[in-house]
Amino acid sequence: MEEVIKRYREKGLKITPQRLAIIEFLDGNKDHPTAEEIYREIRKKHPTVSFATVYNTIQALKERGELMEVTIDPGRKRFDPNPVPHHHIICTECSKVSDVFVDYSRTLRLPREVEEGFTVTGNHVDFFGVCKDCAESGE
Amino acid sequence: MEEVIKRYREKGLKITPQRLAIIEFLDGNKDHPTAEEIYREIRKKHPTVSFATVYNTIQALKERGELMEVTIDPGRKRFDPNPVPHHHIICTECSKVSDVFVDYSRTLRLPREVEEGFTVTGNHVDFFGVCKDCAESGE
DNA sequence: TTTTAGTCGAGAATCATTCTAAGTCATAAA
DNA sequence: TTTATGACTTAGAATGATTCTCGACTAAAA
Repeated sequence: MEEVIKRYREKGLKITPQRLAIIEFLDGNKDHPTAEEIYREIRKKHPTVSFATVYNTIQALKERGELMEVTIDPGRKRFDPNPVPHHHIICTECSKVSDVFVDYSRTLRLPREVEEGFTVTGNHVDFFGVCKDCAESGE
Repeated sequence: MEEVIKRYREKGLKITPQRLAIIEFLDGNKDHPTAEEIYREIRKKHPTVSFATVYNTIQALKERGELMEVTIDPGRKRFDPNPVPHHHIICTECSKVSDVFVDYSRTLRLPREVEEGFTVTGNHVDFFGVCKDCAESGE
């Protein structure tokens, strides 16, 4: 964890106890939490923390490439601390999101008319499906 | 247009002048408008229309599979009246969204551990890039 | 034409997110 | 170690998108 702190300091981020708690919570987190979920977690250690701090820290981490905004959930933002480009599969029953680590850049060919109108820089795939838990409980 | 009305009636949707204006505006629309953009357009013909009506109609159309919610724009919902499954390419400069009509279902293979945990039902690809207009004006 | 269930409109309510202002603190420099 | 400063924190207000409420209205079936 020490080196994590060092890494953030080098990026010009002041390490406060609140931020440290947020960073620790996010480190390795695969749950794609919302701002409120982060807030609720941090409150356990820092009961006076405010939403502004959570959003400020999210913003700071995003700017430094340490956090991605995931626009899967309509109506609220979710966050993913994994800096490696990857895709998602979402359960249409329970909305659980899992990661898919495959590079489809070469696979995803675009029609010529699109290639001509855009300089393509990236892609992101959302898969939809039903997870094992929901398939079992759903009958 | 008559048959469009008939189609909606058969789906149990009462056709009011406001709804008709919304349906006409959306029919063939490729601009992925927001609720507010729809509202502003409908106001031209029906100056007393309210947001509630726009949102109610959007909801009714979504339930009948005539309108898709596009979760590309963080912070607001966009809508796409094209019922044919397709993908999107988004300009990272001006946020313009264009359609990509390619079926990648066979192309997008998933790792076995994901296949084992989910019953996959669909996919959606977002491409990112810079459109011609922005590339030219941006230098 | 009558009936009635569904729709409309105005504004209030809600929810997520951003902003504000004043006090506080992490950090670099002395 | 102390100090100065700019960045950070907090509570609460503000904003923006969306949803809800409810009395009045009307499309469409009988």
